[in-house]
Amino acid sequence: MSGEDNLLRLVEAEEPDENNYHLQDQVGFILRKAHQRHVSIFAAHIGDLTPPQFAALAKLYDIGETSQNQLGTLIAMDAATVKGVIDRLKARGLVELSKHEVDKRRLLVNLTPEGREAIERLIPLARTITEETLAPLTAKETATFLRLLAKLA
Amino acid sequence: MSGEDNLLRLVEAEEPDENNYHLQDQVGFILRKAHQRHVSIFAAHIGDLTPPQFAALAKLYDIGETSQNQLGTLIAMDAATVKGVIDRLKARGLVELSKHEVDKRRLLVNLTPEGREAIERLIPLARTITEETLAPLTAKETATFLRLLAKLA
DNA sequence: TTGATATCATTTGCATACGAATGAATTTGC
DNA sequence: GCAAATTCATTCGTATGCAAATGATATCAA
Repeated sequence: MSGEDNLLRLVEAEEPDENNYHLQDQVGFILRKAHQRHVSIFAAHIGDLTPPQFAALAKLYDIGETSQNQLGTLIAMDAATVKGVIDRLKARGLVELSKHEVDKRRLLVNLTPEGREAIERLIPLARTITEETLAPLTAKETATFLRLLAKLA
Repeated sequence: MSGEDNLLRLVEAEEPDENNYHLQDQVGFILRKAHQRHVSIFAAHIGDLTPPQFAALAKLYDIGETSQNQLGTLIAMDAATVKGVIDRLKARGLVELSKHEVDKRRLLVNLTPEGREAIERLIPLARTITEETLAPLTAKETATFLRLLAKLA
């Protein structure tokens, strides 16, 4: 049927060595699957927060108050995306917003005490999530993988 | 300010060696950024199709007609997601749907001639996208990276 | 100083992504 | 052979993710 058609077309076209395109070998596809697996592991350990929400809290915990836009840059989210994430964290009382005194364009974001409590409680779980995500690799492989992944990111 | 507070809390709590949690070192965060970069490269080369849409077409081209559900399994999308992707491909005339004669639950998906044309035209671009995504790595690093990434996916 | 640019935030529209619930059809297990 | 469990597809709700357009403010440059 369709498979035979494909083979026929292949022979007719005399395509080069690596003729067949296999989706499952493409870096983009595997990257997407690896990311999916990580998100799934994350959800299994931290059910009431998404990875982007966690990233926002963790970064605020790390650097303290900053503008929404700057936060977005630091956690690799565009302005529209970060707004949604911060809106939801604000609705749950984990962050609070205020206006920048000097630059009236800026919206400052900071952890509330509840947000600080939450992130302090969650960071140990996040370490577990990282471990579980990397569990299929040996320690040496993990180091290599993270080095190469960082080059691509 | 907040940074000093963090330092203080750290000293008070006498946390172990790896005390600070750095988001930018976590595998999940870097994975997300690497994926983002790939999608961006994809969009720069193939503007009128998303990676999931391309994946659906490429898989149909590879294996021929199959059920929507089976296709979802093969391209790592849940039922709800694959439905949306197929709906949009159908609306553009790139795939066609039919009912399975025997198993009335199944919805068969196949490429249209236009869909076949499209995917044949796009596969060379996809190879370029893969190359560009992996460009920061040497050939040896690429091989290592893909091997380890596959273990995680 | 003022006109052009740039930055910050918001909004809209579209496209994944997935959990949960539902309904139809099939398969299993006894 | 029939009830229970499973499979396939759909729908709903929520949450990223990004392009593009808009408005407000700030900065730059002639």
